Amino acid sequence: MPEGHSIHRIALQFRANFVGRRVAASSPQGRFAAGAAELDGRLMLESVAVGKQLFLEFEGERILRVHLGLYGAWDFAGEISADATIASAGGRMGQTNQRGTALTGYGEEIALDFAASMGAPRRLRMAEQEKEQGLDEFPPPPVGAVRVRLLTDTAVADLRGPTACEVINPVRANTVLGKLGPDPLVDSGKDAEDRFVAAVRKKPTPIGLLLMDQSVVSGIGNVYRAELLFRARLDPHTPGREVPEKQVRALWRDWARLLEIGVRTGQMMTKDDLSGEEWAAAMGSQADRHYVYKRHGLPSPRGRGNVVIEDMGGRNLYWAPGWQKRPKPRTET
DNA sequence: CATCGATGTTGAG
DNA sequence: TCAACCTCGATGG
Repeated sequence: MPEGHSIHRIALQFRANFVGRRVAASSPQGRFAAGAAELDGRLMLESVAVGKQLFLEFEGERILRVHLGLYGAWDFAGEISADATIASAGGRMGQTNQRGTALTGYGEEIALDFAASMGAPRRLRMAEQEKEQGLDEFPPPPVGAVRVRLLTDTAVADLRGPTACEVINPVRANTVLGKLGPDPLVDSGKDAEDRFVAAVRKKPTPIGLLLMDQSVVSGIGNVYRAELLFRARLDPHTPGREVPEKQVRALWRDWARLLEIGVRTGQMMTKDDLSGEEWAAAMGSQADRHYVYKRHGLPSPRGRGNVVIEDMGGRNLYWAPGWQKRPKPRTET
């Protein structure tokens, strides 16, 4: 679930259903009681995702910073906007592209053409079923270890299992933001691309590690890493400084493209050579959405041998050695 | 029902 | 380099 696209979708959900409303905050689990008390009763002013981090800004200069980590999750219930409405919230609010002293909105409008049911969390589907059966109550009792519950008159959001969950002030928020590499949906434009290019091209670190480094670029995880490198025909072990600039720029633009698709559809769809029918099937089945991720032992989709799995920096790396190549060294300027 | 592994990060050693 | 975090779907018995 949580690579950058998921967090952007969560931010849009909060924007559609929580921003501008007064929020009751609690910690049913108890581990965040103090933080919840600090937020309780305040208006939510803004909801922004940068990479895998979510920032919910409340009145009184209090910002809830959440990182889901490996298995954290937000579950929404009550009167919750469907996907199309979430997306429109992103476009309506988008005015600036700066990541400066204030948390600002989305600079690009997300298209509205996806099915409302696509990618809905399992709990949300269950809640909808209960509603159809007339078994729903609001707010629903918290289930399991809910670190934070945010509640408006009509909507509720429960947070479970986050790596990070803290109330911070704007100064601290800027410190955190300053350590994050560019996010194509926040820092659009040539400056962001140039920052990414500079960060990659000065390092001897393998490109497969640089793409996962959140100070180099925000939001890429293990799935998008593997798929981006396959799409670029690039050997993950290639040192950043040996990747031709043109190819680094192409990586940035491809990440922007995949991220936009991910936010729009709720799925990490990383294939782009599918027919309409194939695409629909892949979206629905959860299988065959990727070229190489978790496809070790299978033939490379482009031929030239099989997909392999290996360890890179303590994570599973999937790639197709016959297809993905290390660029020939060139005389540098 | 028990166990494993995961789309992630931090911090100890 | 590795355990911990603390959740849950997938897998096996």
